[in-house]
Amino acid sequence: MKNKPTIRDVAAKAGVSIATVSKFINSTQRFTAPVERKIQAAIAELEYHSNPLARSMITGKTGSVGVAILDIGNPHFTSMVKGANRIALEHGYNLLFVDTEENQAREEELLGALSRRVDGLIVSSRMPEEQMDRILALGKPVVFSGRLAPAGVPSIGIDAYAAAYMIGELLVKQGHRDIVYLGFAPARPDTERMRGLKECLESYGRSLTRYEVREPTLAEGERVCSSVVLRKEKPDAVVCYNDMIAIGFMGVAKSLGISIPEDMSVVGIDNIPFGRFTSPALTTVDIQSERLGEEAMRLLFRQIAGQNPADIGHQMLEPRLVMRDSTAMRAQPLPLPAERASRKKIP
Amino acid sequence: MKNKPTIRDVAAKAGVSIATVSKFINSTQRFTAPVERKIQAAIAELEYHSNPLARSMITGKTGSVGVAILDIGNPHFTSMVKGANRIALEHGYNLLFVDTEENQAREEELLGALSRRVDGLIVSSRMPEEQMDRILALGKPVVFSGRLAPAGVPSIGIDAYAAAYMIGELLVKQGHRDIVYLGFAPARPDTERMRGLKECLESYGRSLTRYEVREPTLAEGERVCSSVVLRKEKPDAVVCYNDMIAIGFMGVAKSLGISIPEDMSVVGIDNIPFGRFTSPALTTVDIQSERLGEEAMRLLFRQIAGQNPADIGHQMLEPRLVMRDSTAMRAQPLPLPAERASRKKIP
DNA sequence: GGATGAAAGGAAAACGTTTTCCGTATTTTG
DNA sequence: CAAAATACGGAAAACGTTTTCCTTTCATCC
Repeated sequence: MKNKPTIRDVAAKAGVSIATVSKFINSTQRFTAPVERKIQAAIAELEYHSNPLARSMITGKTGSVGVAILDIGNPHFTSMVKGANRIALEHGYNLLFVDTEENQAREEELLGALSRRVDGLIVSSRMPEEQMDRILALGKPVVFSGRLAPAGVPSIGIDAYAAAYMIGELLVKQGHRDIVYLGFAPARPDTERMRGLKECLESYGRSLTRYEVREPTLAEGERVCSSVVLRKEKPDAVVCYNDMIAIGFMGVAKSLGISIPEDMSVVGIDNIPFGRFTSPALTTVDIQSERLGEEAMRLLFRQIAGQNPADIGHQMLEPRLVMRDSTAMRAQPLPLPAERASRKKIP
Repeated sequence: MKNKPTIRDVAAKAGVSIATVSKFINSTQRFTAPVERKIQAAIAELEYHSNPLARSMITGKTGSVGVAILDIGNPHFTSMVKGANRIALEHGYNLLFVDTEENQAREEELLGALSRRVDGLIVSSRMPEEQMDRILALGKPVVFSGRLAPAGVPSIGIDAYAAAYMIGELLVKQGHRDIVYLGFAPARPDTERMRGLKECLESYGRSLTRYEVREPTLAEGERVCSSVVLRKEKPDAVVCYNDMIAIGFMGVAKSLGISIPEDMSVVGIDNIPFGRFTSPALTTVDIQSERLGEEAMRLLFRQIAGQNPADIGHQMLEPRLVMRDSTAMRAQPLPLPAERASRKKIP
């Protein structure tokens, strides 16, 4: 009784061949009523469940998909996984999960091992082009999420440029002049976000200074805060690479006696659920994290179903500004162009 | 070139038998230098990686472990998964992930399917005793997390009674008299938390009223807030089943003109990272979520390594009070016993 | 009512490994 | 130096399925 019943046991008990049982289970052939009844009875009595590993061996399908993310502790990725999981479930697939913990070296090894256990992969992590190629060489369907993939490889992302641009426009409209961007260069969307912000602000003649964060986390937002706040010319507004940084930043800014948004506006990106509950509530840009996971998974299943990856291409989700209370109008009138010219600018 | 190389290809290229290659890979036998060199060369040239499914078939080990949780959107579970993932990785195992999304019906089906793909399971979800038995009947090592398991089955949890009791003591010490507990009955630890709080408060003659929440989420904390705040006698303090509820609660309390902690103290349980960044910062009880995942996984691997489940038993993590700013001393002196007797109490 | 075709069920190969058992070559031992 | 022990390498079975042919049975058609 200890050992799991096999298809052989079922066949014996039902008095048919294992081929018959297999075909019955997969309903790949019709059978006479008595045969069906006997098989069904045997299956029920033995509580037989087919061994998915053995099936995988022959069919080449595993019934699992893998999702590789950077840090499940970041709510953006949490939401993404949640979305991906939902769609996977709908298709009857399991989710294998890789949290690379920002560990580049380990990641490739993990993905390599994983790739044999899954029918496809969603990769949502930083990695150099060449590593992407090696992932593709694994021969499994892949969707890159949160970044553009090489030509012919499906990918899905948010329009990071637009997201940053709309932040820029908000800040300009509110009269901010001296703006700091807390960037995180290793992250893929960082470049586009920086570019969107810069192009927007420059076109209005506003100043942009970049600070660098070592990780996109609460702790780093806290750490970097004092250097930003204590610099000679305190900025009007701080745009953060993501909400985590922004929330950390606001926390210590408050303790440094800075009042947000009166003294300084802060805006994040991601729209994580907790942004509504900080004080002040965080102005941010919604990047549809959960939907990102869903759509990535849909793209993956289209490939698994046989669609040519090259026909799928890149999909782009639209960001949406979420105005809350961490940004406010600057009371002071804009300075004259002459005065502005003397201000430090990024080239 | 399209097809993955098999051990047979390696054997052919190296001019040895497949048995030799297998033994070399698993280093289950020594070989002469030239043979080793040839095999290594062949493996390198073909970029051979052994097929884990085929291996699993014969060894009976899958190299994966499963974790079933209720809602990855809840940071407590996120941390738990993170801890579990780390230990799994250390053992060279993959994590298969089931988010039951509070869906009882689906859960058993999912776990049943999953159980054939993993070497063990961590189950951290509500489920009736009989369903636990069915999970155990799957014949895989199981660790129940966040709750007590049937005798002889390893489990790990936090001392929920103690956690609630220390909240009670804090509130008493701070002079709170009329206390509300926002409970979530379907959750396993709820009973113990309620009991700890009740016994503590009763022993000091304080009043406890229970409100019920429909889900342990931010949204439900928000929803329930008005009924609590607007009741005839506004409570001195609100204890929430978890931090999510507490944060949601504080959000709308503020908008209803309640000032926390001056008008009302609020305390949560879980110590999620964002509790530090609400305003006021949330007083809570740390239940070591990440460590919970780690220890659960360690318990699981002890079983996988062959240790008798009955020798492992139940492990209990100690909670720790985290004092922040959402609780404060009540200014008013305690009322006389005579007055207290007239106040509503839970029997 | 015999030829024709379809339908139902089975035998056996295949999937890619690990592992047991066995034979041979090499070393160690007395 | 012969005998015994050890080290090395291979043949084949096994894991639990699916799938590809076959064979047999049965209904259908003129």
